[in-house]
Amino acid sequence: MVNKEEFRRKVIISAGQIFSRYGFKKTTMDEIAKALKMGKSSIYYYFESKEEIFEAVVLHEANILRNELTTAIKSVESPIDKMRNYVFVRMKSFEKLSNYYNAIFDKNLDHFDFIETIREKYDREELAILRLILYHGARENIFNVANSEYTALAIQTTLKGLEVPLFWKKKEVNIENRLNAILDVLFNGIVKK
Amino acid sequence: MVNKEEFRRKVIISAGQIFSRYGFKKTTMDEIAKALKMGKSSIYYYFESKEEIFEAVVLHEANILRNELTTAIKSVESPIDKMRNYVFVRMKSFEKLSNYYNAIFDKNLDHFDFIETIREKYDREELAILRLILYHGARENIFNVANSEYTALAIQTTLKGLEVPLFWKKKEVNIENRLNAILDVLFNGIVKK
DNA sequence: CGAATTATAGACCAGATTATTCGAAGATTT
DNA sequence: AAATCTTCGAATAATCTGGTCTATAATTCG
Repeated sequence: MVNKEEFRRKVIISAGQIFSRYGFKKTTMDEIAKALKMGKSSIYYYFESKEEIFEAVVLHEANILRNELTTAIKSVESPIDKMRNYVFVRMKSFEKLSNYYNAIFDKNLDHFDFIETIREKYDREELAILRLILYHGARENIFNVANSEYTALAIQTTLKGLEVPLFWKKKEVNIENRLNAILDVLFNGIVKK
Repeated sequence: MVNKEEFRRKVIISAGQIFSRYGFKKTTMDEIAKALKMGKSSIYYYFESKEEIFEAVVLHEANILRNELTTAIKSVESPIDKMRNYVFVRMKSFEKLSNYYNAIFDKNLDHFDFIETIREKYDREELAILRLILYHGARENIFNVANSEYTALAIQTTLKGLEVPLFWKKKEVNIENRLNAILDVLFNGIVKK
């Protein structure tokens, strides 16, 4: 292998697919190795443990999400569309990611501190983005926001509420519809009449 | 429990969801039990073994598929639509079922004779349905079929060819598009000009 | 009621699975 | 050809898991 980093990337991509499908516990090192057409033990030359791979995967996925979100809000002009895009992309991605979480809550596995770290960092980033969208909306006289910080927090709380049914993975939840309803309420309470 | 059969049904439904998600091997008795909010050992009061549950699930799912298929072709009049509906429902269902198969090919597990039995019976049924659609199409002067038996076989072979990528579970396959292409070829080679 | 039965679940077990280690041996570089 | 990098098969210790057994709760029924 010319480049060690390059190979790590391959492992992360490949393992990521398997983790997202089966979760942490049900994914075996053998499967990851087979997917890479390698001997199981070879992987330990690049990663310390299964957990380290998982950590790298989650980190990687979080970065992808961040990129998707910024692209989504850059792709449109109006604050309303920005907000709508942001919320939609966020929830769609989360649906994909929910397997990882599901994986973590699997049993004991409390010792995944890094997840909490990522989560906190991500929460702060999200708040900043939401505030920015709100701020610009207010600037352009489209939103009517008294305090962008608290409003952003309120929106974030709502989105987290929507995540819950994804955790418990009840297939019947129609996220799309609920999202639209929430956006509707949000805008009609926020848009200047 | 008032009715033993009733409870077996519940197990089949619940276990079916888990099997279809994780496959035979990755699904544990504990999970099935938890999903039913029961102790693992209680399930053995109703089923001999994990395999017996799996067998019941596959059987149950096969029946559902049969029903969906007959409904799908009854819901439309023209032979072309019947054929199109049949093919679509079949492939869509198969996508869902592919996990079961995937489960079986997992490793050794050759001893699932009953799968082969179901498969053979199902193949015969499918051929009969295809022949009927073709026959009626020819009757109504919409299809131009020399020998409905061989034509039905040809169609069945094509559909099986489409199943293969589902087995190897390459997410990128766009079954929908390939199906449309195949149907297009099929009809334009079959419909009277 | 109370004996017979139907259900349920916890403790347990033997065998299978699995993450991880280690040393030996291919490759590749120097 | 020595030194280093990379791969892997075999071995292992810990954990998991399908299945059993027994005690006991719930229900039926005489």
